[in-house]
Amino acid sequence: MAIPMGEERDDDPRTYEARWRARWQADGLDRTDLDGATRPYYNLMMFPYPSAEGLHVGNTYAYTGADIHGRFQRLQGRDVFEPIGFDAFGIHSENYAIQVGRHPMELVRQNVARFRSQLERLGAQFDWSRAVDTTDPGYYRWTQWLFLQLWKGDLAYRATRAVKWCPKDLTVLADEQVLADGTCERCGTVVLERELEQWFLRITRYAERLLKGLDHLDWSASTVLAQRNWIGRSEGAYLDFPVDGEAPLQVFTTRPDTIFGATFMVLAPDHPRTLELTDPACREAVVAYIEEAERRRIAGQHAEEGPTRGVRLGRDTRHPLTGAALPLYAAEYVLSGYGTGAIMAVPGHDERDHAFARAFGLPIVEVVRGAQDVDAAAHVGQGVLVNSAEFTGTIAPDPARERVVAALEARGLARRAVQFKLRDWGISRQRYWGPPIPAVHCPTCGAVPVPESQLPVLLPFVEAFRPLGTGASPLAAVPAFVNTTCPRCGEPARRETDVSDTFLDSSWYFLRYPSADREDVAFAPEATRRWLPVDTYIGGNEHAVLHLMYARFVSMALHDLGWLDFEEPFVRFRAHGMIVREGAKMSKSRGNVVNPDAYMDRFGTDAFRLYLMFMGPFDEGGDFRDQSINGPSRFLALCLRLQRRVAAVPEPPELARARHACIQKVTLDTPQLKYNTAIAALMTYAKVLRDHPGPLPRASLDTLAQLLAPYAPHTAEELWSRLGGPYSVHRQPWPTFDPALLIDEQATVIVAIDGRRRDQLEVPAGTSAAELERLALALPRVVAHLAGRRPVRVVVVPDRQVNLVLPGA
RNA sequence: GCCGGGAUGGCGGAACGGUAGACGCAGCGGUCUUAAACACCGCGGCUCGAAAGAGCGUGCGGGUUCGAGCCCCGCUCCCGGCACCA
Repeated sequence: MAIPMGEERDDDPRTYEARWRARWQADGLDRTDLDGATRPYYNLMMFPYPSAEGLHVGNTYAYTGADIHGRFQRLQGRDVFEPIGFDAFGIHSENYAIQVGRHPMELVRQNVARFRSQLERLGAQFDWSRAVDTTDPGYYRWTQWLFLQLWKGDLAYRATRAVKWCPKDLTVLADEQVLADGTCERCGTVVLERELEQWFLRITRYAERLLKGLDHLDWSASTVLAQRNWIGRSEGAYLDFPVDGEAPLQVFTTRPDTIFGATFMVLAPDHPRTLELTDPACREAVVAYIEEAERRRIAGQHAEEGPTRGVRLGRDTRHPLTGAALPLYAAEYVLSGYGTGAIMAVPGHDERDHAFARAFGLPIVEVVRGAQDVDAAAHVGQGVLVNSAEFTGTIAPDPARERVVAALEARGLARRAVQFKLRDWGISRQRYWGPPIPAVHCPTCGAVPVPESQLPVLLPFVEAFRPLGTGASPLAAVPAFVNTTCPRCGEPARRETDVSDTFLDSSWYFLRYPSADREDVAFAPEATRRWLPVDTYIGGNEHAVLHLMYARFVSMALHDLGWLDFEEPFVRFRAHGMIVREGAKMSKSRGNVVNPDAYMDRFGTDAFRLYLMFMGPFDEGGDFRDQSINGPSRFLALCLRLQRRVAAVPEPPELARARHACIQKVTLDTPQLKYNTAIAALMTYAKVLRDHPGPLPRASLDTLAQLLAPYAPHTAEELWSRLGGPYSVHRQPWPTFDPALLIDEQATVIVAIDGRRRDQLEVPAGTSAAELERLALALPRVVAHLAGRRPVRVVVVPDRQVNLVLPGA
């Protein structure tokens, strides 16, 4: 871009944008009076993880869209609180620090500083006075406090469990951090399983409430659905299958109606009773299979060839209703962690059981009659029960499910149950870069909480912060940290050396913002009452089952523990779309990553903001094309040029009309996050002004500046100031529109024959149907097309269309 | 495999069941300029036609309707998420 010369110089956005930002900052324009707010509106966006690469264009996109929302709410008269912070703990920073050979403490300081200057440049109305940094001891002492409250409420516990282990990051991962292909979401390595003693948070206790709560939230549908699926509620029953000479085998099923189709039973290889239920003659083969399955499980391989691997135990259970012998198997497709770890196999009506029955030559019995031949494939859909004794003829699954359970229940063979896929949240990380979990292990007292008065448990500065790979955190190698005394008995004890998951840091940060200045509490009751729950939360859907689930869980737990008077932290959540570049996902390896700074250097912040929002609907994302930014850039220049044509003239009706139409469109589209069409309306309006001959009334431009304010805050301020408006445009009441002015006087009525457009009529609005029909039939082109035929029917849509329907059409 | 979302000009995208392609990008022609940039004017779905005009057009195949990009049924492909969860 050439440096504009002479008079044009003032229109260079880079000059006035920096000037206005400095002024806003000096005036504290974006700071919120948290105590005095009468119409509080908490506008939250997901705080960034300050990577070494700098602000990603995805961040810019999310923050710009969220900021437009916040600015619009403020212009509507709300006292908007729009905080920002840094989610700076975690494996990602730590790995990067290892890679470049520097210490994360030093690196994070530097990254945060860079992020802050990049964020400031976005022109968002962030209230920096309440910024938080999760790595600040003044923050994480409260993360530790949160953990202690959960522990006190019996929501934190220690257990040895097979957990996901990333062999590259040398740490445990939460289930949510393992991708669908079994790889680590951070580094892409295939994740293994490992038995370790871990801290868990009892999120499963909230499964039902987490699910129920979704019904009343104003959230993006896709996010609600993702949470529902993740929680994975299934209704069914525990059924007891008798075993001769042993305790009965309990299974969980969601399809008790198919019980007459059960032809064999399957246990998870690591089910506690697998060996007990093995016939001595088969023991050797079963032991070998269990070991083999265990090896595969640890190696993270299981999904490849379907449910075809397993072994016969050589013993049977009895069918509880028919008394038939059902052979027992152990197979990997049955998971020990779900239900009871054992199933009744119904090959006719379950795909996995079907595959297994085929592989092992087991009988397949049809009990639900449908279109599907069960010998060829399982019929899992609806049908009528057959071969099912007194239940034959009932519609399955419902109401058959209910009748069978009731009958079994009456005989003491069934118990109704609900199962969830959701598992407890493992938060232990055998790493350095996180808040130490505030616990002490005492040989006599066991795990003891660190007293709240001793918080924070400071993360010591250690040079050797690399993971050890032993299953213990690097902190375990720091005697000064490890050796302590038991807070309960005073005897020598060891400090917990694992740090907590970074998602614990972010599970409560929105509670901290309004109280960020308080050193004595995590969140102050008055500020919390005034500002929470969050009015609108905007962020990426990649956190649908991670952060958003954890934050809901923590809020519910804090509610039950008496710390909060609400359960749901985010009243409204909107997932924004993703930006791709020229059709492809941006990635470093593709080399197509957009650097926001470069565009802002060249075109200014406002043009960049406007372009990002103009690319497409905010919730759908968009496709970044380098040249397309020219449009918004030209548009902003035009807005400033138009100001020079302002004179003391009355507003002509056609300009008033255009102005009110624009107010309407922007006012209605903006709160729905339909930013792209709002911007289009602004452009249309600017073109009307441009094409208007002669001087422009000030009202025309005043409105333009005001409507532009949420979208292009600097340019709007510059324009407003040149128009002589009182500082600041961001403190003006939002313009209103007069619907009376928007009523059309003329109407263009399409004349169609059999739905095909043939001509059009220009008529006064409100012309009667009869008159429209008469006019239409008189049009020469219509007469020509009709060629003497008479329409059998005439459909008139007032002010829009006349459709002449010919016979035989 | 299951669950979402989507498919519209060269490109990004607009369209209460009622003029498909708003707005913008890129392109072409022109005005201004010594020249360029900026700005401004004009053109632009496809086919046939000199034109007037006609026909065809919103992934594919059906349907509902006076009228379908939009509603219904059946597919294809793309994007995202979940996945031996009984």
